[in-house]
Amino acid sequence: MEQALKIERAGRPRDARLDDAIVAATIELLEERGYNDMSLAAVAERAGTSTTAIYRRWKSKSELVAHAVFRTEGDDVVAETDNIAVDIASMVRWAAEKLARPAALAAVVGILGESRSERVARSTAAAMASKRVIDRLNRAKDRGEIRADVDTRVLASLIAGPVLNEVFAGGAAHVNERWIAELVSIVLDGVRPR
Amino acid sequence: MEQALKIERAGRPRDARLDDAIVAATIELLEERGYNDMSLAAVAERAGTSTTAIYRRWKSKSELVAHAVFRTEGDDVVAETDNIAVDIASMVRWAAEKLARPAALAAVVGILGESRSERVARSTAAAMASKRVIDRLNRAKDRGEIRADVDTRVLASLIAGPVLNEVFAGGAAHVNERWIAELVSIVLDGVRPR
Amino acid sequence: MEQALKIERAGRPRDARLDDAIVAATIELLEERGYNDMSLAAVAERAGTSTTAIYRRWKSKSELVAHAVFRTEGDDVVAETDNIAVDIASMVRWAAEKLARPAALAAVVGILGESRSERVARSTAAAMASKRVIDRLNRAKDRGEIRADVDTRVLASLIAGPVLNEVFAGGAAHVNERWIAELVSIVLDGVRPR
Amino acid sequence: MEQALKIERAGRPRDARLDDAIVAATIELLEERGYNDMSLAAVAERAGTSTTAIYRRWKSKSELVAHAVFRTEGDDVVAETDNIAVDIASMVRWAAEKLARPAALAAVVGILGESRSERVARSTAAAMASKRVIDRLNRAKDRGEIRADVDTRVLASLIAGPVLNEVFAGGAAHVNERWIAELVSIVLDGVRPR
DNA sequence: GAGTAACCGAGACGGTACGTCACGTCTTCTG
DNA sequence: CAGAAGACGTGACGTACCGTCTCGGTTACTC
Repeated sequence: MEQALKIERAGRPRDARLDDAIVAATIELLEERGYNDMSLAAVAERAGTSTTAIYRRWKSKSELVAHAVFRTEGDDVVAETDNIAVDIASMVRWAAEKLARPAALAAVVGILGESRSERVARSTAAAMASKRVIDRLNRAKDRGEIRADVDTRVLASLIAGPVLNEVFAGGAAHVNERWIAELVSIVLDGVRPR
Repeated sequence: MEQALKIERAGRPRDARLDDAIVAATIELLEERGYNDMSLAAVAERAGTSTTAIYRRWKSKSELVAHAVFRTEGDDVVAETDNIAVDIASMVRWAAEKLARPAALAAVVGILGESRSERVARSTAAAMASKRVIDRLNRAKDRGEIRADVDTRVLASLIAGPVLNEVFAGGAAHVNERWIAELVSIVLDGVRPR
Repeated sequence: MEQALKIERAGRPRDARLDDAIVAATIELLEERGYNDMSLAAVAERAGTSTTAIYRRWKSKSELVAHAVFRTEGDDVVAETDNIAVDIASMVRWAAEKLARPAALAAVVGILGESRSERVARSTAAAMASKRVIDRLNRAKDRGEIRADVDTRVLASLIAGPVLNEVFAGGAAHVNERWIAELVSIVLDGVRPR
Repeated sequence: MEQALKIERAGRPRDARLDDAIVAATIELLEERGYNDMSLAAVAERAGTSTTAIYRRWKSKSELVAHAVFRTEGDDVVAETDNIAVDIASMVRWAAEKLARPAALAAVVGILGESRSERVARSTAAAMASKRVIDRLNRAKDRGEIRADVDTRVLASLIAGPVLNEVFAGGAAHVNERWIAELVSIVLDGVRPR
């Protein structure tokens, strides 16, 4: 659909390589310097382009960062199996991969540092991701893999929450397979039918 | 110790009311505008003072914010009982009270936005808080209230983590007693001896 | 000569109406906003065309402005009579008509704002116009209408100069027939044979 | 009067040497590069200061330039004698000194390039200077040195106008004593009583 | 009547300057 | 010595314009 519109677009087309170069430079600099010390001028220089080209694509620094770090919207389709243990583990793993990078932390700083109204708009994305997780948990509940009296909203916050906690405490390093296994084990024991 | 020095300090003493006015203005503006859009000039104006007075007390904006939001360092002595269910609930409640305010979110932005070295220094505070939680959980494990094979570090992240998750998703509003009770119930089921 | 080349030019011919529309829009915007605040994008929009079409015709903004305001190069053939009083009056009148428009002032800004080398190139046009004036004055001197010891270069600057002065002082409004007559009267009294 | 107010001013006083350094750098760069190619960043660098310090003193680039080039408001008190020939010559000389510098031309570009409303405000300064000239001419007329039927407004434009003309034609070089003498001679012949 | 060359519009591109803002430091006067 | 006022340098932000370019599409002359 958007594709159809693009075909009819007039004017010089955007240089697609610039998009990639800008995003790559953004992530690099985010990891090297952190959010506040990353200037768009530096991003432009490293990407071999100009700040103008950046502002043509994103409205602000925080929007660029949010897109660069969390843009991969299609890849969150973690395989859904019939085994809730496997599913929860893979969701935790997915959250860990998303968040346990220095750039992710920097991106959160950018998003949360915005004025309230913009922030609310952006956080709907997080809300939607959360909704998908809850839906899946509900289906597992329907299948009887999860106890009927469990509030799946609370359960959902037990999946991403611990990862967030480690990231903010500065110890994302030890979020490894063992850590994930231990987490999943506790959570499953807490929700599986008795 | 610092108290002792203050007694013998020469010259005009600091106006103690300014401390409170500055902290109050900081929290207000943090909630109204977010971290980035809160300027120290605005804080000074609302507090009826000048930026000079602020910088005499705190080294930087992020330090002021960190102090204003998390300064209450003594009050975290949550009563320790013999009942781990009660203890975990009160720890979750404590985390929720600490974090489920708009200003807390803004403070995190300020701390995480700092350059890496400063951030590390400050996060030791969080680490220490975390250590106290883990110690308590270990004592409960020793008493047999928690299964012997549970990693208390992971368990600790199940206490503050979910709260963090709700805060960042923007929905700190529904972190109420029912939510906390549900959370504690799941976690306890997951860690209590079989 | 250029005309001859045009006849043999292949491809789609230029839309002659665009030339006029661009020039008209340029003058309008020059008068409304001044040189610096007139953007070529605005000119293009008002002329119902694009900046591309403008740059196909003129090399730069200042060149467009110079052409739009002073392009009428053929019309300066002020009738030369045997009466220097009439001639000087008509030259002053011509200068006034050329310069006493808001757009003329803006055009001067454009030309003088150019870097030195470009400016020199363009000012030869002014020099040539000046030369024609001086030649005419010299002929009047030869005929005895002007005192033999008058430096016609200085006299020439007494014709356009006062008009320029009024324009820059912002009071081009009162450069009317009475003003011109008074000016010519003084100058003639100063140069006619005693 | 303004002096009195200054005495009561609180805060760190402005560094007066910066004013001079900025003005000097402005004039230098104006002569080297012209108005458009002179950036405030370059001015700041050469003056050993920052653009912020410049904007604290002047509202815009054109205002800085206008002040730097034409600020010397007190020095225009050309000695008034009883001899109108001497006075006119000295006024022409004064105009020539003011205008026949590369920086003056650049300053005119800046002032005239502004949007109309700002320009009008500034040109009142020129109008006032003009008024002083006319007043003096009127006094000479009262003394009988100038013919009673001469319009002194037109006469005034015969003093600065020719200088302007030479400057814009690019030939300010030959505005020397001989040129001035010749100009004054013609003008005087045109206005002195018969 | 098919080719071709130059036009047209839209709009992206690099570059550069502008003017604003905040931070954290400093300098001065006043209490 | 604290406080208020306000200057200072640094450095980023986001906007605007210039002049160039690339694209799809159009129009006229030429073969």
